[in-house]
Amino acid sequence: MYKNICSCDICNHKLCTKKVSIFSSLSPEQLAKVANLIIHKEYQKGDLIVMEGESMDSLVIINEGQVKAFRNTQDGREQILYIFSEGDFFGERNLLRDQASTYNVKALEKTHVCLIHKRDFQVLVKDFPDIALKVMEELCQRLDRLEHTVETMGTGTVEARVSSVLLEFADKYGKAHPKGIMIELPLSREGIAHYIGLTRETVSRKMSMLQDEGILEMLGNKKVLLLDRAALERNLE
Amino acid sequence: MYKNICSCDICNHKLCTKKVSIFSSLSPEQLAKVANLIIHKEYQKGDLIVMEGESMDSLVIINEGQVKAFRNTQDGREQILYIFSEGDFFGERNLLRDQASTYNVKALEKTHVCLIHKRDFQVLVKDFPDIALKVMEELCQRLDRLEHTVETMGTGTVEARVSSVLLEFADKYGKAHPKGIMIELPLSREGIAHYIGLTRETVSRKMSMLQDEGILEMLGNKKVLLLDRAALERNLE
DNA sequence: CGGGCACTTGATAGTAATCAAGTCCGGTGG
DNA sequence: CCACCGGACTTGATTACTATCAAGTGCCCG
Repeated sequence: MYKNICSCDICNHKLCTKKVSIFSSLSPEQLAKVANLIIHKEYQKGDLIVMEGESMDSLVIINEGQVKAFRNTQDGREQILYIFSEGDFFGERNLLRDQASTYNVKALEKTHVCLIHKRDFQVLVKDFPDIALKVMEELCQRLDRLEHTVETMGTGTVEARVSSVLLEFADKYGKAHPKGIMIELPLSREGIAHYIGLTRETVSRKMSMLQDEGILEMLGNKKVLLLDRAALERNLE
Repeated sequence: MYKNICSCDICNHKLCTKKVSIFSSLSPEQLAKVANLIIHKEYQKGDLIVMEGESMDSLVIINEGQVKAFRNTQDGREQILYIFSEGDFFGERNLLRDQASTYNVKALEKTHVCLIHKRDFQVLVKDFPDIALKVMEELCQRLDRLEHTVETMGTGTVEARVSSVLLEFADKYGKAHPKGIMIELPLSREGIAHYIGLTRETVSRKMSMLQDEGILEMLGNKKVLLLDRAALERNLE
């Protein structure tokens, strides 16, 4: 944790820029210059960071914490599109094109973000074209993930959807553990349901089933110990 | 139709580059230079143009015709991700990143494509950075569409899915008609089903329902006359 | 330790997939 | 031009599964 080293603004700034792949091609001096452009902001769990339809004036980088990007249908249902964590960023599309946000973003926990103003970002992109390539790289990864999601939602069984999201969380948030992979879930059962288009009851039931099959072990509501990763992968088809 | 004007290779080349938004920032002379890099190819209905996992060495631009991009699950189910028509292109992601194709592409009808080789494309992107921005623009549009698809598949009813795809086709392929909008369907019932994650029977039933409600009229299997666009839009939620 | 909220589990109902006939369209050949 | 043939589409009956409705249970935090 950087806080153990130095918690002054300068260090925070620098580390913030280092966490993000889009700046990875910059030299330390250039990074320092970028750091000067950054504004910090903190949100509490449940705070709405951006609202759908709102026009954004900054690129938002997650420095610490987690957020969900989602849309609401008129009848109140929610569809989660992305979960952004430390090092992820959003709002880039609203800066590149001049367009309002197409989704809401809400903090899932206490979250520290770094903001780069539109005009600064556009200058950066011009000065360092590699940044555009990195942004493109990130857009491609999101396309890959969404294509995979569409495939799973279109052709997959409910088991496949639940297995798929658990594997995604295992890769992103999992930590080695003597008995398997320990996963700290970023979402509640209901949140998971809204991520894969199911109801909380169905998610509950399928996870209980996976536990009965010895594939995983639920530790309270927020942790899952994945015992048999291969079995989940077999569920994908 | 350009064929009525001139069908020589030069003209075809030029028109091919003009149809594509990614080259829209180039001057006529620059376009002519690009045209010289282009290789033409023709596919018949049903031909597989690219296979999932195959590594591509070219950007593919549709000059005439239509193709579908799709994935197959192990149990044989198909999920259509994109339908590309005249002026659309694909393969850009495999050139920017060095990665195999993540989907199959098959001609839906006789299709004429223009190819630009990887090395040529990479030089072009370097010489004309605006091309990268245009590609990014296109990636953003695909993200928008996929996000919309995920939302519809996750929270929408079956009526909403069918209505959504019909509206998409109306916008893309619809032509004004005294009684409404005439749509030439790019896909069979089964194709539509694979596009929105349903079975052909369900698509059939829902379309018959829409006809009974006076919202549309089916003219043979390949044409639909949309009589009440607003009603379809109301179905979205 | 207690209260509230999230989660689990159970029963029921609604809906789409599946299975199974038919019907229609479009193309081909006489 | 018409008759025929095959593939795509439609329609119906049944089954399977998940959403919904409804109680409980348990975790977490004050």
